[in-house]
Amino acid sequence: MPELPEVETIVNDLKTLLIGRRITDVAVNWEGIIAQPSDELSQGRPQNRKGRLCDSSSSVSEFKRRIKNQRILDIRRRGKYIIFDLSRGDSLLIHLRMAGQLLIGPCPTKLESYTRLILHLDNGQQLRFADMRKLGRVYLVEDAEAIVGMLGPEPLADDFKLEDFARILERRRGRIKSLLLNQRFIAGIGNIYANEILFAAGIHPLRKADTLAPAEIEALYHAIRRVLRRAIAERGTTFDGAYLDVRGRRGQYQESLRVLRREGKPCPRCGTPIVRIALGGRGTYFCPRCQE
DNA sequence: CTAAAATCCTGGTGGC
DNA sequence: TGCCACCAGGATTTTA
Repeated sequence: MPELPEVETIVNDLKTLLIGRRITDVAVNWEGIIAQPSDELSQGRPQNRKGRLCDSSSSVSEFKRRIKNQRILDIRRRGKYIIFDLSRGDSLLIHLRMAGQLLIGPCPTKLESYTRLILHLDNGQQLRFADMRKLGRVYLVEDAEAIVGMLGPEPLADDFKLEDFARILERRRGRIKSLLLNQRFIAGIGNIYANEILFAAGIHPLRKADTLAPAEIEALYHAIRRVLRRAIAERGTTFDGAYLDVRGRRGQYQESLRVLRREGKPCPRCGTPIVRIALGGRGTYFCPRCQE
């Protein structure tokens, strides 16, 4: 499941491969991959997805028309979004969600039928967006901030200091794990790294944010940065082949996981069996002795 | 305000 | 062997 470290790895690879390339053509194999302007950002108005059938074809042709012949000026990451800045000043954003994969080069046969979007490039290469579960989306917008503007701070930014973390934590009273998963609170952390970060910090996932002592806030801040940096160095976490980089290679951080999907196995620090609970429908793993 | 459930999705798995 | 419930979880929206 691509989170910050996986998306960072993808973006770094794409940069060396695609910056300066011109998009010569677009193939949309499944129209739902293209986010409608009202899909996100809509303030409360319920959108029925079936209702888009009436105007989806025009949106798709509009999408193709706008993107064709644009050059890729830059590729960057914001939270879990991949942002392509294009030559006419607009941006293409890709969110992989649960199962999305970006691939350059030969397509593994397994992914062929799941390819939802193909960008053809002026050097003959293709960038393919495969997504078995159809949860991923692409956005073509005048200003990327329209999509990523509501995200919380980047945890690895140089100017994201302990004081900044302590400040956004003020007056937050929810459970700390839910907060780490909230992209408006802090950007880029998903279920894998939320579990590992809380273990590294020695904090119980159900702790309320406003009960954290200053020393715990500091431990959490450093755990966030340490775990994410290490995971980037390991090129992300691959479970069941779910995440692969743009060349189809696996990450290595699964070897470093301490609690995730280790229910009943001994805590690597104290030997107590790891406990699994459900929090908001998500698997939540922790050591009942090391995390209080 | 927080929190849980529903929604979108499909492949894999375990029970019967 | 087949059928079914359920799990995996990112993000948003709805409901309590």
